[in-house]
Amino acid sequence: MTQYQNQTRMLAAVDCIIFGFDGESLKILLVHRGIEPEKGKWSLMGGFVQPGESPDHAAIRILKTLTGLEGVYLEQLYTFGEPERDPIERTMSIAYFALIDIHRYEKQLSDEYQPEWFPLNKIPRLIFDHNEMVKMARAKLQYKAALHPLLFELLPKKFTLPQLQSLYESVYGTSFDKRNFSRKVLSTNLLVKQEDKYKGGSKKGAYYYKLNAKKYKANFQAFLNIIPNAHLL
Amino acid sequence: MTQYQNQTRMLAAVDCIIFGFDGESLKILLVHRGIEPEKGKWSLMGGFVQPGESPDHAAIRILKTLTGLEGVYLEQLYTFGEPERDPIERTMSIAYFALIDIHRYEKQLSDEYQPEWFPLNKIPRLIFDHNEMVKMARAKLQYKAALHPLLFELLPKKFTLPQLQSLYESVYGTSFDKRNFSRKVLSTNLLVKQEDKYKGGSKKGAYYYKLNAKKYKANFQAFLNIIPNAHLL
DNA sequence: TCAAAAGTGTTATGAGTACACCCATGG
DNA sequence: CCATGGGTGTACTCATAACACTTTTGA
Repeated sequence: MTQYQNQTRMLAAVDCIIFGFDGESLKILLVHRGIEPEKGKWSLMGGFVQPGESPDHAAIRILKTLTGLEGVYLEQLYTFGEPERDPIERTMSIAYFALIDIHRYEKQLSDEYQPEWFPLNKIPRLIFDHNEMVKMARAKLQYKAALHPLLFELLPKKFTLPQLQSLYESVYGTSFDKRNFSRKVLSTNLLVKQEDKYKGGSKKGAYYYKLNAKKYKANFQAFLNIIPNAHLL
Repeated sequence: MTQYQNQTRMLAAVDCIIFGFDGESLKILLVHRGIEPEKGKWSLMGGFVQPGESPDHAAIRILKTLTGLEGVYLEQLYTFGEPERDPIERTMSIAYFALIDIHRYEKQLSDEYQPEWFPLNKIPRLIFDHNEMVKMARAKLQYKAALHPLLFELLPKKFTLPQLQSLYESVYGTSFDKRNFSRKVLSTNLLVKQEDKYKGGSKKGAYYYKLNAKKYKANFQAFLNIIPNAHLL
């Protein structure tokens, strides 16, 4: 026996919701779709899963193609499989979300797709069910970042507390008390204060911090409570 | 254009991790696989996604076939797509986990598969990557039940606080202080005390409770904190 | 009357939250 | 010297967690 009989084969695609933070707002990276149908319309970056390739590998490959980045945070989000979601042919899409340091992103790599960053409140109409994917990715990011130290993946290796707070405020669309915020963040002992300061944001300058990589990996599963009133989300 | 060219089509399956609680321990329902390869070996209940059917619908259909139950709690868990996971032919499996009231389960429906309930610490060797699926389902159940009022789905409509506590203790493999447990559970206002008692567990009898269905639906997203020290999980 | 499970209250500790002033510096 | 953003401490409230005795009733 070499095959299962009388079953339907279908395509498997991967689509990536790529988050970045530029210091102002949380953004996602969209591309112009390269193939028909809907060629040229705004779309998530995606591609078909290849023979011999797992969905995880496909997501890593696609991310590398578009951004030039490897080793970034990548997590399977959800599999979208409505029969008519792609009008051409039945296609399952396994959606992944990625968190990248936007400053490491290499625009020149991906001229083919004319990618652009869009703030989350200005996402255009996307093809197929991609808007739904974005919505779900955002909800999951909010959910997960309230419990785990996830958002560091969006920042450079050295960052300041005001930058970190501004990132959390972007993700949750509110503002936090900076005294409580810094106390909570520092109480995790995940951050190591550096000697030098970032002077771009103010005259006084703000101390840089780095992640304590060991504790970060060990404590990733630990529940945090950075977000006040997370139960009201 | 009616097809995408030069791409690999593959099979899409759904596998269900079905949890039940019999008052003693948390169990999952396994079947004897009905087709080659590995026919007769222990397996999760599953099947191929049919044309015109979404993965969600496939999961609902499969669950109905095996248990006779409809309207049960069902959630997409993860998509497993390693190229060699099924030796016969490339198959993506979209895993779902289900929570059912084990007493509503109708054994006679499913003689074909000779299903059996296995406690989680006695899961046999399963086909393909199904052991990994079970492990992930269990972790997700623990994770999610610490934050959301999920485990009620495993109990009958009327249940007692000792039953509920025993369920939580099974899921987390520890014991809780019953005073703190009942205070926390009741403080959610999700439970409505009934007039009658369940006399099976003791001479004194324990009051039945029912879920307040409205609040349950409205508050499902609300974070609970039933599990002491959930951050240490 | 006794064994076995159900039910209930208090206290101490720690976490969360609200809130306001001083500091450093470049212009 | 002053405007701007960075950095810090305190007090109150509430949730958590530890802990033990009384109640009920069938056998």
